[in-house]
Amino acid sequence: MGDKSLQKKNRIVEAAREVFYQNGYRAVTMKDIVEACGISRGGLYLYFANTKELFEAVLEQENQTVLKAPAAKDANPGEILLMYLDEQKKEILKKKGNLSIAIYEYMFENKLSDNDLPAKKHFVETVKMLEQLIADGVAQEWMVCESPSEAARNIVYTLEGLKVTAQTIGVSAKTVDSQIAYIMGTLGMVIK
Amino acid sequence: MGDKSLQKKNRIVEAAREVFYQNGYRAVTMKDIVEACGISRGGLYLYFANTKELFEAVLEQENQTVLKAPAAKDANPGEILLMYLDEQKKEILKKKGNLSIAIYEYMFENKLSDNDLPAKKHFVETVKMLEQLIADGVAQEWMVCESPSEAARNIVYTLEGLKVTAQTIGVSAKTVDSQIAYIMGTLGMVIK
Amino acid sequence: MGDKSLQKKNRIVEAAREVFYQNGYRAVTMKDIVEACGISRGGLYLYFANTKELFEAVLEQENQTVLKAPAAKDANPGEILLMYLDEQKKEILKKKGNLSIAIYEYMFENKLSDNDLPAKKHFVETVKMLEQLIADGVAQEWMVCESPSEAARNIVYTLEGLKVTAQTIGVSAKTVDSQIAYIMGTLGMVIK
Amino acid sequence: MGDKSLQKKNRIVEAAREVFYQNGYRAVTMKDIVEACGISRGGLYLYFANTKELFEAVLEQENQTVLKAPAAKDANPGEILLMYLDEQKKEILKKKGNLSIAIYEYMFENKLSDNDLPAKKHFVETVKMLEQLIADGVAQEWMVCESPSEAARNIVYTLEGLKVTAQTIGVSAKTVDSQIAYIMGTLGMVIK
DNA sequence: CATGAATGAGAGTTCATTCAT
DNA sequence: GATGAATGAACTCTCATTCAT
Repeated sequence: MGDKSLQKKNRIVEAAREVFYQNGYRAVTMKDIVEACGISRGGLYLYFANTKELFEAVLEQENQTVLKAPAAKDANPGEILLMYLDEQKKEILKKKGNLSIAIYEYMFENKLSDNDLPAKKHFVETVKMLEQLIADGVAQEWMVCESPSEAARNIVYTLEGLKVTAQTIGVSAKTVDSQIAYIMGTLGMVIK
Repeated sequence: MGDKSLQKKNRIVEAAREVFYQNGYRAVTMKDIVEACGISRGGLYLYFANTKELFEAVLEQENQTVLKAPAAKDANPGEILLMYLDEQKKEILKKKGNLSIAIYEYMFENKLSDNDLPAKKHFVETVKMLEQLIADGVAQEWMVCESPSEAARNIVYTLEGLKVTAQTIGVSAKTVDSQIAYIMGTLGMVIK
Repeated sequence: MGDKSLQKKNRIVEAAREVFYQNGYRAVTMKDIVEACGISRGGLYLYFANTKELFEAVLEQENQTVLKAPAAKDANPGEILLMYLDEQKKEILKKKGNLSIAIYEYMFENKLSDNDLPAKKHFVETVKMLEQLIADGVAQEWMVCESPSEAARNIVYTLEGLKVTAQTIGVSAKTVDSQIAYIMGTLGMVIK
Repeated sequence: MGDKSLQKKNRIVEAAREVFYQNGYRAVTMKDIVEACGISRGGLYLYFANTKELFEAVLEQENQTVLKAPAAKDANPGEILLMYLDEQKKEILKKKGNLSIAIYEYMFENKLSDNDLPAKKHFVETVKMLEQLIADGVAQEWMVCESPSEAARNIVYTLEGLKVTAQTIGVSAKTVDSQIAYIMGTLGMVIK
């Protein structure tokens, strides 16, 4: 695939992401995408055979941006955790809508077939990262936690819950802040 | 609507629930329901005009079963909380699939229009119930918690996260147990 | 068919007429009629098998009222003609809509099959009646007309044209009056 | 829309006209049209969204042919009028059926919504044209008429009546001829 | 007789997908 | 490669008609 082709593919994915943001996964049709990116009907099929492939391309692009672990060398684990949670806060409150529901729809639909879902990997990696962070925090006596593994999972589940709730019944910035403070509190830390 | 009519309606909702369980909300067509309950095409429309109405009927029936608050008079708040979480565990691990994703799809689709979503009420009531429980637990010195309100919300978000994760990348019974233990732990309680 | 049956049938026809007035012939469904007369679905079928039969019943009832020839014994032909035209004026301007379009739809649909349309008879009789009237008027020297037969037809066609126009692009009372005056004028009469 | 597209659209309208001729307006379904032009179900929707749009396209095409005013420079008003009436005679007697009933159905159905019906314009223009013709005829002493305006309207109503009657109970060529002669007679002219 | 639930045929409409240009 | 017209499968919804009660 040439450079120009790649550019075009990227433009399609860009437009598609918008559409998935607005409408979730299942409600999106190839027609929607075609209209959103001003490409020809047949043209789209040259690059993507169906909305599944398109959504996977969107997810891939997404992960490249999102997965950047919080890295500030001179920060202590507590500060890094807080930075991560603040990043997640933005994700949760994104006005345009985040992809949560769409991802759930996608995963629900492809539950049976794919066993090694990238989402699973993403989940596991996030848990591992947080667990390490908490373990470090405990070791350096910034945090108090008997089970860093469970605490890490709990954070991820809470964030998932927040994301989904934000997309459905809504969540205020204040609520997210309180939850972040609560999470920090359970780890024995206080936000100044 | 006569008694028999009501019975039929119930039978339809029963069949519809199965279909929503299997396929979520958005992917379900009236045709699916028709086939699932062995009724005629037109017959279904006699009772429900579209999948939205059908899904709402399913939710209503669901709420009647689910909303039964945990009530054991001689149990202390900690025990009641544990009972509630065990109930939720069953919900999370339901083999047939629970309605979480379907509900999210439904809410996502109807986000703008309905302001007084029953789901919102359900959310608020659950939080209130848990908050009361925790406040009682603290007052009776069974629990330790500085902010019962945030703790209650945190539980709800965690459970939401678990439900959704269960329906997508999967969650083991052990994981749920650990999370329950963790939650109890953050409230200063230990499961024997 | 008992007396009660007949009453019911009449009530149905009454309701049906309203429906045909509002919607013409072709757009009317059995369901419309059922809803309009608050009878049961099956009940309607006991009396009428389809909208055609219903419409014919309406027409029959209509003809009984409408066909009453203008009869005022001590009036001269010119006065009788004017009375007839005034009667037709009411028909043309009926606010609720008259049956013209419905009748055309009905006749158009049943053009091929029925050869001895009651409408044809009605048309012929009306022409005959007017022709006689004009012939009398000429004989008694109230009117001037070389061809009473053509004049009679012309009146009927004009009235048909007015009825149809009234139901589509609309016709004012003034226009109808002018046309009546014009018709009388062509017969050498002047409306005082 | 390309040239080819336009050609296809025209072919559809052509086929649709046949269908409307045969069946009127209300009885026609998109399926009928699809079958009549050997196009695919979805293909038709590429060009027309419903029978209303289709019918309007037919009318438009029709008007382009029909509206050609009778123009013979060296003819006197009486001759021109006669030419016009002869043209109308053809329209009235068209064996395939003319569109009268269909137009009435269409107008009846869209009575309330559209205020500036093209049909109204057509009506007004025709009246104006005839009125001018008669006024000229009177001025040049070919005709005798006290109220050209009413005479013009009368002609239009009579022709409408004839068209409709032709489509329902039927009208013979002789009848149309007689009516034309009668109309000319009322204007003081005699057909040789 | 009367009811109205139930059926199924058929109309309207949308889209994924193909293919000639 | 790129286009967009064309196809047909699939879905929604409405009604005429029947039939058990």
